[in-house]
Amino acid sequence: MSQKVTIATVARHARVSRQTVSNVLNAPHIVREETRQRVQEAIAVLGYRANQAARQMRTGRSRLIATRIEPTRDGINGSVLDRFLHGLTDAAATAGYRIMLYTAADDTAELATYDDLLGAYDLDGFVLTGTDHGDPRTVWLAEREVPFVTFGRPWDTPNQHPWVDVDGASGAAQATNRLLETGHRRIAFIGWPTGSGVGDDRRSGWRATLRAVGIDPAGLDRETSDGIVQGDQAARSLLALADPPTGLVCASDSLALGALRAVRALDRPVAVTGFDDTPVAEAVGLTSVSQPLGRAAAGCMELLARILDGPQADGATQVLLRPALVVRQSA
Amino acid sequence: MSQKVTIATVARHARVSRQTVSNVLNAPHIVREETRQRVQEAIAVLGYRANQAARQMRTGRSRLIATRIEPTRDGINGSVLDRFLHGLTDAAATAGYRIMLYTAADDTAELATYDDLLGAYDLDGFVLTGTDHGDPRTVWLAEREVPFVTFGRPWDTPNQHPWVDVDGASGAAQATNRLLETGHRRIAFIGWPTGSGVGDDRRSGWRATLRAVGIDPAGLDRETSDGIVQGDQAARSLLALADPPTGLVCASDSLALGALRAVRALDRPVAVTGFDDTPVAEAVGLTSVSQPLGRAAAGCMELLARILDGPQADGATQVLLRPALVVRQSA
DNA sequence: TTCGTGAACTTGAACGATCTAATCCTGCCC
DNA sequence: GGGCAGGATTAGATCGTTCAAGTTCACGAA
Repeated sequence: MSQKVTIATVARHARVSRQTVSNVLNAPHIVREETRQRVQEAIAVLGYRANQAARQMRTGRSRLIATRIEPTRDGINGSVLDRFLHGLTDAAATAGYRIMLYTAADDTAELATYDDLLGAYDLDGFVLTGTDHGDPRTVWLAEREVPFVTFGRPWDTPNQHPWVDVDGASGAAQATNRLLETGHRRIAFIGWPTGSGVGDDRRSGWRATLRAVGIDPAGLDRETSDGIVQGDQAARSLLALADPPTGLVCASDSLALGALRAVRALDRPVAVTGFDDTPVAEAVGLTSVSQPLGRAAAGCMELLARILDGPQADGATQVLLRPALVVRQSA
Repeated sequence: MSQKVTIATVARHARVSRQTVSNVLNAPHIVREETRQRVQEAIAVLGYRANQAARQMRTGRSRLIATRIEPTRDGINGSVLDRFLHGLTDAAATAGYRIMLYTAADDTAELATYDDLLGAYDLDGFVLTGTDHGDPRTVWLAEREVPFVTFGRPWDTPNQHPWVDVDGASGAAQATNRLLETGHRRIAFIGWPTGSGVGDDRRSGWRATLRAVGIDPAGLDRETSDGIVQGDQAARSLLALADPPTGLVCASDSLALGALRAVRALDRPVAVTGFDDTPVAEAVGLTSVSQPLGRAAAGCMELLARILDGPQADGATQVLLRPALVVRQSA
C-alpha cells in the first residue's frame, strides 16, 4: 500500500520547497512557469491531494457548508427541499465545497447545533431553507458574522442578507392566468392562513391577477393548514357556494390533491392547479407551478461562494427566480 | 467578541496541563475524580469545544461519513432514499458523526469521488445505497480497507461486508397474502426485468406465496422497466387475458400507479398493491409495502460505528428488516 | 534508608498545511 | 564593477490537538 503523500513528498520529488508547492496550489501567479509545471507534474505523478484538516487548521476555513435536512413532515411537500438539496450538493461540489447535513427538532435546538458545528468543524457557512417571519436563525448567524444564504426571502427583518427565492406571486399569477385564458371567470384560491410569508406571497399573485382584469376576488378565498383532507374540505365549501367557482388555484400540491378529490365527486368539470410540481402532481396529472430548484440551489451556492471566496461585494445579493407553470390534464 | 477557546485556555483556567484536559475528554478513567470535575467545569464555563480539524490531523479520524445523494431519477421512488437520508443524519448525529454528501454521474465518477473525499477529508467511512449485481464500489472500498456499510444486500459477491436490507420477498409475500385473504385467486405480478437483485427478490416473494397455497403463477408475471406508463401497459396486457387476474402485486409505487390507471378504465374491480409506501401511495389511497427506513438507517449507522469505534467484531454484521403492509383503499 | 511501583500529571514533538520573514538570484543602471 | 530593485524561492514558526516519553509523588517492600 502506498505511503501517505504530503506536500513535503511533492516538494522533494519536484526539487523545490514545501512553500513553493503550496504557492503552486494557492497562488500560481507568483511561481515561475517552468517551476509550476514541474510541481504540477509531481502532484499528478504522486496523486497528491491537499489535506483539508491541515489546511483548515492554518487558514480557519473548512470548505464545508452546512444545511438542514427536514424530518419529512408532509411527504408530498418535503420532496421540494430534497430536490433543492440535490442541486445544492452538485453546485457545492463544482465550487469546491462540500455539504454537511444536520437535523434539529426546533429553532432552539437548531441554534445549539450551529454553535456545535461552528465550534467543532469550523464551518464556512450555512444555507437555510424555509425562512419565515421573525426567523431567529438569521439574527443569530448575523450577530456572529457567520456567512449564510437563505433559500426564501426574509419576510420582515430589515437586515438585508443574501437570499434566493422563487417568485410565488408570479407562480400563482401564472396559474390564475391559465384559468382565465381557458375561459374561467370565477376562480378561487385555497391557501394557508394569513401570516406565513410564502403563503401570503402566493395568495397575492392570485388576487392581483383577478383584480387586474376587473374581477372581484371577494368570498373566493379559503385559509387552511396544509394537507389533502384540508384541501378537500376547503374545496367543498367553495363548490357549495351559490355561485361556485369553476377554477381552483391552490397554494400547494397537497391542497390541490384534496381539491381534486372534492371535484371528482361532482358531475361538472372544475379546473385545479397546484404548487411545487411534486412527483405526485405528475403522477395524477395535476397542473402545477414548477420551481426552478436546480437554479435556486446554484444561486445560493454562488452567493455564498462570493461571500467566502472574495471580499469584493459586487453583483446582486438577492435573486428572485420566476417559476413556470406545468400544464397537465387538471387545468 | 470572545477570543477563541482552545484546550490551552481550558488548561490554564483549570490549572492543569493541556494533556490532562485531553485525557478528561478522551480517557476520563485515568484522571483523578477531583481534577476531572475541575476541568469539566472549566470546559462548561468557557464553552470549549474540541477543534475537529486539529484532532483529525493528529488521529487521522474525522468523524465524518459520506453518502451519495441521487440525482432524482424517478421522482416517486427517489423519495425512498431521501427518507433514508433523513434517518441516517439523525442516527449519525446521535453517534457523534456527521454526514457529508456527494453526487456522482456514474460508477467510475463515484470511485474518483471516493479517492477525492478520502484524500482531502480523511473520511471515516461510507454508507452506500442501492447495491446491485457486481457492484464495483464495494470491491474498490474493500480493497483499500475503507470502512463501509451498504443499505442493500450484496447480490452475488462472496465477500461479506456489513449490510442492512429490507426483506423484499417478505414484503411481496405480505401483499400477495393480503389479496389471498380478501378472496383473490388470480394474482399477477408486475415487476422489473429479471437480473436486478431487488426486483428478483420481490418477485420471488409473490411466486413463493402463490405456490405455497397451490396456485400456479405461470403467465401472470410481467417484466418491464419502472414507470407509470410501463405499469399501465403491463396491467392492460394482464387484464386482457382470457382468464384475467383480479389482483395485481407491483414491484414499485410507480408501476402500481400505472396499474391503477389501467384498472380505472375497467368496469370490474381489480385490487392493486404497490411497494415503498411513497407519498404518492398515501395520496391516491394505494395499498403499499412500507420499508422501515428509519430503522434501516439506524442499523447502518450502528454497524458502521461498531467498525469505527471498537476493534471487537461482535454481533451480527448483516441485518435484514421486515417491511409492513399499509392497507388502503386500493386493495 | 533505599528502592521500586504505579497513579497522576506534565512536557516536547508531531500531524500537514500556510504565513511571515528572510535569502537567493538576475538583470539593470550608474 | 558595485549597488539595488524586485521576482522567485526557502526556512522556521504556527494552527490545536494527541502521542510518547518523561517527571513528581505517595506508599510499601526489601
